[in-house]
Amino acid sequence: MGKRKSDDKHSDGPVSLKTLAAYLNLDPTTISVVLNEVPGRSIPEATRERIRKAALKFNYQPSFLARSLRNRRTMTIGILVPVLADGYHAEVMTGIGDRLLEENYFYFIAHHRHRTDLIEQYPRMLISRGAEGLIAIDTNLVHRLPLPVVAIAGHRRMSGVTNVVLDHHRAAELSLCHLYDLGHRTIAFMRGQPYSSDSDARWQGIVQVAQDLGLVIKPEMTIQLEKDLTSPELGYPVVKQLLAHHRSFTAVVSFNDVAAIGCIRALHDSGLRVAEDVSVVGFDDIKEAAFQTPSLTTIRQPLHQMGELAVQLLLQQLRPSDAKAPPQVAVAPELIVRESTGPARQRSRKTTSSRRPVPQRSL
Amino acid sequence: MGKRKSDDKHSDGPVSLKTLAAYLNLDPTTISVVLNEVPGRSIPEATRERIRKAALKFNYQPSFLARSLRNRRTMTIGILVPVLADGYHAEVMTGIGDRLLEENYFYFIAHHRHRTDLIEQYPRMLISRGAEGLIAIDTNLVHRLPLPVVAIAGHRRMSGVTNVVLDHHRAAELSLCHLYDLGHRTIAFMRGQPYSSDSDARWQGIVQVAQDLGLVIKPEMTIQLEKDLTSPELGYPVVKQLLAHHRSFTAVVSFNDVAAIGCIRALHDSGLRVAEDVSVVGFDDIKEAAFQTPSLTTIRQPLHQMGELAVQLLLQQLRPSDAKAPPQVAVAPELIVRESTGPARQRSRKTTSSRRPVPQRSL
DNA sequence: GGTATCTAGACAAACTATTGTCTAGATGGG
DNA sequence: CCCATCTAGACAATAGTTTGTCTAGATACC
Repeated sequence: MGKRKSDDKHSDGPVSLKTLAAYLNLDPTTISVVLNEVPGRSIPEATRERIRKAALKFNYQPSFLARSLRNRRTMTIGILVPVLADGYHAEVMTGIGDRLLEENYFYFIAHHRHRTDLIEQYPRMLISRGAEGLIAIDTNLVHRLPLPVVAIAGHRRMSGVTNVVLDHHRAAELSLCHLYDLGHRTIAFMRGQPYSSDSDARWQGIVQVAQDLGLVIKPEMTIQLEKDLTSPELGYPVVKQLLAHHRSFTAVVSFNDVAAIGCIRALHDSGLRVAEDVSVVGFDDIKEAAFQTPSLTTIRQPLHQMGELAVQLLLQQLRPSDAKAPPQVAVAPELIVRESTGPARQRSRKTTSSRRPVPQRSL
Repeated sequence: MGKRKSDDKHSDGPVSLKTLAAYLNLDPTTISVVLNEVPGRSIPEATRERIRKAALKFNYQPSFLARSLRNRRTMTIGILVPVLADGYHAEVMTGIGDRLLEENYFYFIAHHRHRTDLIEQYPRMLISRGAEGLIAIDTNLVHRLPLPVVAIAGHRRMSGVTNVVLDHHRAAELSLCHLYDLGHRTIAFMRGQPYSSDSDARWQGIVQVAQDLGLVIKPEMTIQLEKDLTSPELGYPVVKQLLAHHRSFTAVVSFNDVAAIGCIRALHDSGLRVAEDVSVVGFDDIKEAAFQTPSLTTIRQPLHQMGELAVQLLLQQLRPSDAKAPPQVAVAPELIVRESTGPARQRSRKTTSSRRPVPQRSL
């Protein structure tokens, strides 16, 4: 199409404004002004057209580096996450990524594996790389950071940090009332790992709702997760061990779906039928939950939506707006009933049909 | 500790070389030279110490932007991936991320959802952002790119691109010989989605090995996956539909573990017992495979290792080295036998014990 | 015709860090 | 004492872009 032979090959790397300027016999300024459509500059349409044509022809792409340096805008945010390969985190990241790319932002991801030194180091690295804001997923930030931060599943209140959290009290209501209504009175519980940022809030929710319902949480039937695993192995040995000592419970409230899958396997391997003998409730509703055998009754977190929400909250702070970021935004959980829960065995049917106490915040 | 009152608060954002220079009454050059330990410059140790102290005190972090602009090194690579929330991709990304952070590189991730416009657009965006190299996971690149690329599960040979692939012939041998030895002769197969870059190679492996073993691949028992899903839903309806018409097969070779999980669920819902009635072999060995009920017999891909390998190959190209990048590097699959496979029902036992034909490349 | 206004751009500075070159003063040798 | 060398840094240029200011020439007005 072009008139020159060397049209296709500009093998000397990407063209700069300067190159283009030399070619057009214009000042780089003029070109920048035209391509960015800066208002209030008088450049005749003929020249504008000439510039646009040349830019297209040479496939001119402004250097993000130079532009960012000059404008102090990088259109980049940093994401802090414990691990990449995990249903929960991946789903949240997808929400974040979808929304971010939509808004012409890019992101750096750093995964810290719960190592405190990395949790401290990575934010600094992300910042020095030009991140304008940070989204921390399931990560307990220690220091106050000099830029806007949104923490998903963050519970510590810090100035400049917006926490996106699930309503854990409501979540506990949903799972415990479901079990209560099915007649379960002796229930085993799982507490999340100490470093998992939802662990405490989720446990508090359970403790409160259990009390409201008159359910007793027995310490010997409470499993404290410790291992840093994203596979069902997380829940397998601990439930196996629990079963070695106690068999009187009729239901297990698992910390998350992954652990619930391991739990189900452990029950199965111990000769117990899930749902018939022991009901299992998960948490998160990861993709796999619906296709387990038996499929998992669980508390759904709107993970994708939480990711999107985090982006929205962060960008809102990045834009020169008057609205201050709220310290916390809560999203609602949802009970998904599937096959892993059923009526409690052994205990009298009467209990089942008895009206349950009304929790403080009604169902 | 410090002598000044304003020690802790340098609220005016990160300090630049210039600020530091003003504070020290030195030229920025001198500071840069000292902090980077540029050889061949005569700066007395006393001054050097003074500079290092001040840098520490003000927590000076060189601007990556400015540095990258000047040095034409960004220490950043771009990752192209179809989706974030998927066991296979996440595991590979973890391998990549681990290795990259170890090497002081950061990465941009862009997920394209198999949309061809994005597959074309994202590489450009990543490049203009300063990515020095690209790793494409399960992504069919169309154009030749002006920078080093490593494609994981890439099969098209392109100059400048190194493909990291699984030995799919070997993989087919492992799964088919396993089934053959268990007496399976009538087997249903699943072909991956056309856009999944491993689909063809994996299918070719199966076709060849089946032929060597004298197994017939019946078109009516071949499922062609179409849907773009990362959940077991991928394998559920298609197997359900297959079962509506044919029930004579004794085994299913699934395209991947996720589809296998859906397949198992479909068999279960159709009243068939997995392993006893129908054996199922998966592919990938994602984290969940071991904890399904029944646990999944599958072909393990060394996903984490493939990610690490990709980084290694890419960085090798980035470093000014003499070694040219190979066009392809193959990694070995591994058969993991679990509960989802068992001896074939109905057909004569005799077949089972009969010696199977030796495939071209021996087991 | 002379002054005011407008047009079409050029010019310089800034963002931050790095590299190559240069100089003022100090030291050393003969 | 004078020239050569060395020391300790400064200075300028560069990377690629954007923004604010300025000017030469053209046009308009009275």
